[in-house]
Amino acid sequence: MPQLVRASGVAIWAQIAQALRVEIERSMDESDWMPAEPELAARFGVNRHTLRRAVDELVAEGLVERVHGRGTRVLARGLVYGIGRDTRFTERLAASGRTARVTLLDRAEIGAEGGVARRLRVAEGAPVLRLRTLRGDGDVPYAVTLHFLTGAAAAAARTYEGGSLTRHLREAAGITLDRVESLITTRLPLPEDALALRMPRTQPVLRVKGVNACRACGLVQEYAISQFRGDRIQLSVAEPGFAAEEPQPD
Amino acid sequence: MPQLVRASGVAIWAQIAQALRVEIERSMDESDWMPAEPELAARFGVNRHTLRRAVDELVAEGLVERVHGRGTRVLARGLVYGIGRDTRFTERLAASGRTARVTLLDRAEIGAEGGVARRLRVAEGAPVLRLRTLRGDGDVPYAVTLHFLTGAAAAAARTYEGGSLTRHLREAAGITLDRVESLITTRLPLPEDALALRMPRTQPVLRVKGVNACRACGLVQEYAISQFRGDRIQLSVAEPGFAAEEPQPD
DNA sequence: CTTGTAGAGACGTCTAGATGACTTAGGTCA
DNA sequence: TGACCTAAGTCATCTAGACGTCTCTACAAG
Repeated sequence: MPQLVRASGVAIWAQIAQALRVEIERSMDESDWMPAEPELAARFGVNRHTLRRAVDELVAEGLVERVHGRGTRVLARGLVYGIGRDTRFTERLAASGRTARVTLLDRAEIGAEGGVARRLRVAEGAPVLRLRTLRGDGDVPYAVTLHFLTGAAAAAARTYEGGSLTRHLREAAGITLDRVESLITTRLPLPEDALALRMPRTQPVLRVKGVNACRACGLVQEYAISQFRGDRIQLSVAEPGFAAEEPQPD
Repeated sequence: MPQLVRASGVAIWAQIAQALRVEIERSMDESDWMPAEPELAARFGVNRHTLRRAVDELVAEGLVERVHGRGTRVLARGLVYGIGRDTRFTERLAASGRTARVTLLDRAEIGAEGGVARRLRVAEGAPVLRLRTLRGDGDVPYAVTLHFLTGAAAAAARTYEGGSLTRHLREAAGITLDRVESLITTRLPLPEDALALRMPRTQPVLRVKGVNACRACGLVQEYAISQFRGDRIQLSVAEPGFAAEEPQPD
């Protein structure tokens, strides 16, 4: 264990945070539980408040996650999410050997407004199906998405209950959607989205607004607003012929 | 002042944070100084630690900024959306020439390491030219970029002094670079980047890692890491035939 | 007029202790 | 067997106090 140096210009908590980073990197795996706070405080010879200040830092960095009543867990590192014509999140993730999971959080019939109406090319107030889904790798959530659907895609999505939305639309109605445009921004998450993603509200999300059109008819039938955990996802925009990369730390 | 309710399921610090948000919104302006921590703690009848926990929240939201030895200051609001009209990738804006301004901050000859070497397809330690540039619309900075160049592009960039890098490479050496892949992440900015962008360190930046290859020869000759102000920039990824949108608030 | 220093005021860090809330495991009881 | 309950373990919050570091101002010294 590195020696802590007081009055060195570097706060004790910062030194502890660095020591913990190294330790996690060297000898811990995803979803491992860290030692309890009192134990770590004793090991470093500091007050529990000081130790918590160090762990606060790791939480803010997205390296670990606190779970009330259970402990502090090491989080998985990022993965690359490609943006291109095909937007089959579930199938792509499954192909990379991970266990993609899509959960339907909410379904509602609403009237299209503003940006939704404009992007779907429908009138203000026109009926639109809204789905809210949570996407994750096993138990680790990566993204929450609001889907706004119209036309045949909306009709087909009424029987959607979870899993791959792409597959459901294809099997239920023979519809294939292609990504037409993506707008990417970043921001700090809304409380409800931070909760669903089980992430700190201080860590930014990537916000991707995607317009998807039916391949056969060319009509825009889905507008999706996804919030990706910025610390776990890299979006990849690749030209054909160049493979998307593996996640990299820098 | 709102009454604080203990044991209500909402932490005291959260209630104080909300009270401060309202107060800032109603009666404070940009760059106003907040009352000092001991004074606020006394006003709310809580310990200074609890008060600080509340202010931590506002700092994380980018609403205020602490200055050691001076106080806590209210930050500018309001220019979050709809600032940049053209939000395509940097070279497109620079190529359009309009109000885009590119300033050369730094130039250095370095040895390629890790991700830089891998993406440029050169050996570890191979000589690479590194440029650091600041891009802005008039006086308003919106991105800071690290360029890593090799081959003919590096040779041509040795005489670059500012302005459009794309144009310089074309006019000095007849080189045209095409974007091959972009990796997009988000994070909180490094202190040096926040300084250059004149933004708070609590607001996220969009980090775009771009691999650019020479159109004529197909060789990768530039790797660029750009940090865009997340609150001023939307990235657009569009299929041919669909025009990029104007920035939208939702 | 310039320089230097002391002090006040502000945020930053650390310690110490107490209590509350949540989760899990294991035992009790029907 | 199954439901319930209790206890232990863990993170969350709050209080109290002390000292460090940084910035600015005022005033004294040169």
